[in-house]
Amino acid sequence: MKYNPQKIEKKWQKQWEKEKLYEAKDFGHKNYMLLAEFPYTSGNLHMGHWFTYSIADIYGRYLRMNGYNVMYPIGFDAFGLPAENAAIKHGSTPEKWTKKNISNMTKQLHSIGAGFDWSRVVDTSDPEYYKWTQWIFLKLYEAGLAYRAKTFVNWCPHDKTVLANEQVIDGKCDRCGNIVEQRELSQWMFKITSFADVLIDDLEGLDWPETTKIAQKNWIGRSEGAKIKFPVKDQEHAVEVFTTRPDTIFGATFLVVSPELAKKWIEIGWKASQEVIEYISTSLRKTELQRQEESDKTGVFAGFNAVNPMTEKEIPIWVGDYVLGGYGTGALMAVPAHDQRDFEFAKKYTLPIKEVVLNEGDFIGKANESEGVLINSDGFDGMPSVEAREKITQALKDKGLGEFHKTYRLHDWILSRQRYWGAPIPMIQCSECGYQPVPVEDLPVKLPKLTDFLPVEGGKSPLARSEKWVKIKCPKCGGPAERETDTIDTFVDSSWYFMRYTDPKNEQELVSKEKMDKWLPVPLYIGGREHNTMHLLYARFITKALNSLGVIEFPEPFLSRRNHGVIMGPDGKRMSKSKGNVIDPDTEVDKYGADSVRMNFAFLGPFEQDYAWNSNNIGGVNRFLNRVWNILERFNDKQRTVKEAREIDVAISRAVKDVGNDIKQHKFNTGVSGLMKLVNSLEAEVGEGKLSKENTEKILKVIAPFAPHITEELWQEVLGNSDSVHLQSWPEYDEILLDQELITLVIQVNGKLRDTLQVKPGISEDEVKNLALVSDQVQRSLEGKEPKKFIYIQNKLLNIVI
RNA sequence: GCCGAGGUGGUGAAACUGGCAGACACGCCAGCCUUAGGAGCUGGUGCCCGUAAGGGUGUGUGGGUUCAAAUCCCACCCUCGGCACCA
Repeated sequence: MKYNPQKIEKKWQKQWEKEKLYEAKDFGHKNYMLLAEFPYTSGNLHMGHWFTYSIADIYGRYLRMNGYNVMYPIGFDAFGLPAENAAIKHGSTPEKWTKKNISNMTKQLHSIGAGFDWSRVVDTSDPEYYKWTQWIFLKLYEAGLAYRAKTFVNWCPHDKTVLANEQVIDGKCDRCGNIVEQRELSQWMFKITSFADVLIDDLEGLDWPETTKIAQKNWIGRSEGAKIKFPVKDQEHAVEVFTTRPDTIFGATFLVVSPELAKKWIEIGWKASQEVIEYISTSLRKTELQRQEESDKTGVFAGFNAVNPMTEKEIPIWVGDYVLGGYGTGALMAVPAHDQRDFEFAKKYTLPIKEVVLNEGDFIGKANESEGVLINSDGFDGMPSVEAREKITQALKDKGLGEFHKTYRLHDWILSRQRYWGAPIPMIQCSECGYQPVPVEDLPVKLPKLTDFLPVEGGKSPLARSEKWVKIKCPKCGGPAERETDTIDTFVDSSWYFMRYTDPKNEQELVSKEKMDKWLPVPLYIGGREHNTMHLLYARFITKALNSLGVIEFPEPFLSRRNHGVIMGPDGKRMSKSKGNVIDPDTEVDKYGADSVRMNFAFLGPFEQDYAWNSNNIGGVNRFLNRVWNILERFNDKQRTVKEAREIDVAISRAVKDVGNDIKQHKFNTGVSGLMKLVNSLEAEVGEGKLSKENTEKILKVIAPFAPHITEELWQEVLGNSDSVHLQSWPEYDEILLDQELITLVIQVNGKLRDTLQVKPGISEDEVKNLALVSDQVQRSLEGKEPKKFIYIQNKLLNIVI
């Protein structure tokens, strides 16, 4: 019979599902949730999904064979803007479109032949799921961690919705690529900033890629310094600034406030000049991108002065849009001698520049931003700048005008979306009582079915159009009230889905304590780098928030994290329909079978790296599987000599040991090469038909994690076993046998390879020397000279120095 | 600008704590088989010299440590990624 993957793969996929072979039982022992990011439902499965799910599956199968109770769950990230946009584009509704995708993806997921636990599927757009997303919102609201506030937000004019900072890349919408505008709107937010410190500090204990940790640290962007108050001349109030260089305060010759802060001052009664008002409104009309791209700094004198609390001298206050409204206090003390941006501003508007830190070097025409010794700073002269930071802040603190302060680049997470396809925010607005939470017993707040769900300009959610749905009684006073019409950001849905896998049908709680204790936190999470500062940060925040509220008992969701690479098109560019370089996994499966596709991904190389799709590679592993089939299918257990039996045992032992170690270390590529070596040596040295049944079984077991279908077929149909190969234990290997094998000892002369010797392990130095010195090769290289020195490394090499 | 990761054949890559560089494949070349092959099998394949045996050379560049360096140290070049008018 010929190897026919299409036929045997479908057969076993059905059989496995029928037998519920991969459903995880809630044991209390060696439980292991193997988490791979669930797919987003805007389309079908692509090569990237296949890559992730195949390599994770290899690892999962290996763990199962080593006695772990593995849960390999799968679900669907089904809500959100991209799914809604795709539905609009295809003239469908988000619900129909998503359902259709889920059903097709389910078929595709089965075709991988992965050991998914289909009894635990979650769908974030299912009311039974988003009920708990809404519950989490209410929990955080009760605790003051969810709040509503008016701020400047990122508005995508194309998608007609607010975006979180994490969803803005280079000033553009993460999803559609349009330039994002700034608008001032009232939005619901999560107080992620109150966890900023632990989100940085707890990274230390995690087994995560260093790159991901650093990306998160950079994203949170902690800086330490001081908040300092500069009293306004002849007035009650003061301008507060944040600085990381309080040591340079004696050189602060003016203040600059952001247009955002200046606007707030006007709102509370400041009578600004016409020039200032115009400057502010021009600046605020600019997009974030425009403001960043301007190299030339602009500003305008505010019309009044502040007092430098250290020098007690009057300094002017300016409004300038190089100062960001959303960072620190929205105002800064300008030290033109020691900050390049302030220097440029001072040069342009001829403001005074005063040097206060002395150090060697030429700083003509630019600011000196390095550390040094203080000058022109009264009692602090001669003090190193690092020390002066402490002392000056302390001095200011004593005056009641300063304090040590940390500030963060991270902003609170804006979770309101003015779009249809999401979980409604469970809040009710009453004209008498203000915002009131939906009572928990009324959850879920179901998303109403709308015929017209398209987004509109102006910041109103489509849900506002369903009057029947919007109108409701106030849960507090019973008077007329309205539902909140914005929906929850999809990233909230996906920030807790892994918890739900442990207890997907629980109607009483998010997750029962019993299940949580058995499965969480997640020991290993495999996913894409694009989530470094989005999903992974959000999931950590939600975990920490729920942990602080006593809902869950662990402070970190994912103990180890591995990022997988991206599968590019054959041209080395990201696959996309517009580039016409998309390779469809289904086509490859039809052609070569799932086992070949899986093995191809394992064999590519380290799975953290990106790869261009190369159709030749898959031909290689397909050829390999054909050879496996041909050798093992004709299994007939002929007589073999002692020597042959030993050679077979050595080859198998070596594979069991090496391949096992490779999988354990996630080195799937060398694992495959180990299997290829095994088959090569069996073919070359022994030929077909000389494997015992025991030999054959061991071989199938080590291939099984990589190619589950072909091994199952051979295991059951050819060897006649009645249970699955995937329920077997990982085979034992004979360490002593491996230790007795001849080793290749390297003979060098002056560090250059001249000969090799096949010797028994443990051979003595003298024996090696004698063998080496009679070698023709060695003699020729010695050129008649006397060896000065011998370097001998046991079982490795002899280096003769002349 | 700051921070991080990485540079090994024509290609993907391998090389455990410094110890045979290029395992395992892809591709290519030659041969066998075949009416045919985007099938199969056998052999070869870093580069240079040589029919060969063999010799030289070789892991981004330059230097260093060592009996011995892809691996350790110093300087530099290049590629990719994160942050960036962040005070």
